[in-house]
Amino acid sequence: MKIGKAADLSGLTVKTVRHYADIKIVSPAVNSQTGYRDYSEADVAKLQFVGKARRFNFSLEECRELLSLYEDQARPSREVKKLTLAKIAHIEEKMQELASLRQQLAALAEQCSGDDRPNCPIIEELSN
Amino acid sequence: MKIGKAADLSGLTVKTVRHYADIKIVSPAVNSQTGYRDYSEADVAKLQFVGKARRFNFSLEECRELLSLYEDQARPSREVKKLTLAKIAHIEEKMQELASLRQQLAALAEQCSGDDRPNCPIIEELSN
DNA sequence: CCTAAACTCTCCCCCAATAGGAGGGTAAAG
DNA sequence: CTTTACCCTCCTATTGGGGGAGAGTTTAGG
Repeated sequence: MKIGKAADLSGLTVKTVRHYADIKIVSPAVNSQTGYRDYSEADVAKLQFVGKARRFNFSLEECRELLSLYEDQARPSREVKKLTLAKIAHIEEKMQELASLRQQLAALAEQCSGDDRPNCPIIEELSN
Repeated sequence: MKIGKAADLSGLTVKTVRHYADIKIVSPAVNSQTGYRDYSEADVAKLQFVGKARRFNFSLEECRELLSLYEDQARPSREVKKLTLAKIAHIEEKMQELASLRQQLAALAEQCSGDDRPNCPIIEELSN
C-alpha cells in the first residue's frame, strides 16, 4: 500500500512516516518506476509499534532498539525490561526535577500579592 | 566589558550569551570599530535574571516577558504572578503526564519476567 | 478518453535552545 | 614582537517533526 494508507492505519501523519523511512526506523519497499514507497502489513505493524512506544515516551533511538527486539523472536525478555526500567528511571528523574521547580515557584507565587502594586517577590527572587 | 566576562559573571556560556544577543533577549552595545559586544553591569544583571528564570523552566519567550516586567518599575505584580501560575500549571500538566506513563510502564515491567525467555508482555503490549 | 482532483515525490525552511567548530580579526601579556 | 587568549560571523547538528513549493502519478468522474 502507499504511504497515505500506511499513515492512516498506523495513526501517524504522512510526514512522520516519511521521516521514519528517511532515518531508517521503518524502511518500506520502493517502487522503482514511480519512486513511491510501498508498505507491507508488517511495515504497518512496525509503524503502529513505534507509534505506541513514542506515546510511552521512548525516544526514536529507543524505538529503534525496541523494534529490533520486537523483530527478534529469540530476544531475552531481560533486554526489553532493562530498557523499560531505564525509561522509568528517566521519567522519575524528570518528575523530581519538575516537583522541585513547582515547589519553588509555588512558594514564590504565594508571597506575591498579585495586585496593582509593583512590589513583587518573584521578580526580586529572579534578580538575586 | 566583553562577552567572556559577561558570560562568566552571569554563569552562562559565551555561546548562549551571543545567542541571547542575536534574538534580542539581552542586547549589548557594540563597538563599531571591532564589532565586539560591550556589556554593561545592567546587561549582566539581565543575563543573570534570564539564567535564573531559565532554571525555573521559563521558556525564552517567557523570559522576554518577565524581563520587560523586570525593567518596568511600575509593573503590577499581578502580571508576574499570572505568568508564574501559568508556568506552575504547565509543570503540573507535565507531571501528570509523566506519572501516567510511569504507572503504565511500571505495570508492564512488573509482568515481565526479565530473563532469558523471549516471552515479553512489554513487547506484546506495544504490538497491540 | 480526457481532465481534474487527490496523492506522492524530493527538497528546503521552520520551531527551541543551545553546542561545536572553521576561518579570520583583535587584545593583552611575555 | 610574538604568542596566546579572546572575539567575530557563519555553518552544522541535535529531537521530532510541520509547512509548503514544484513536479510527477493515480484515480475518479464526465
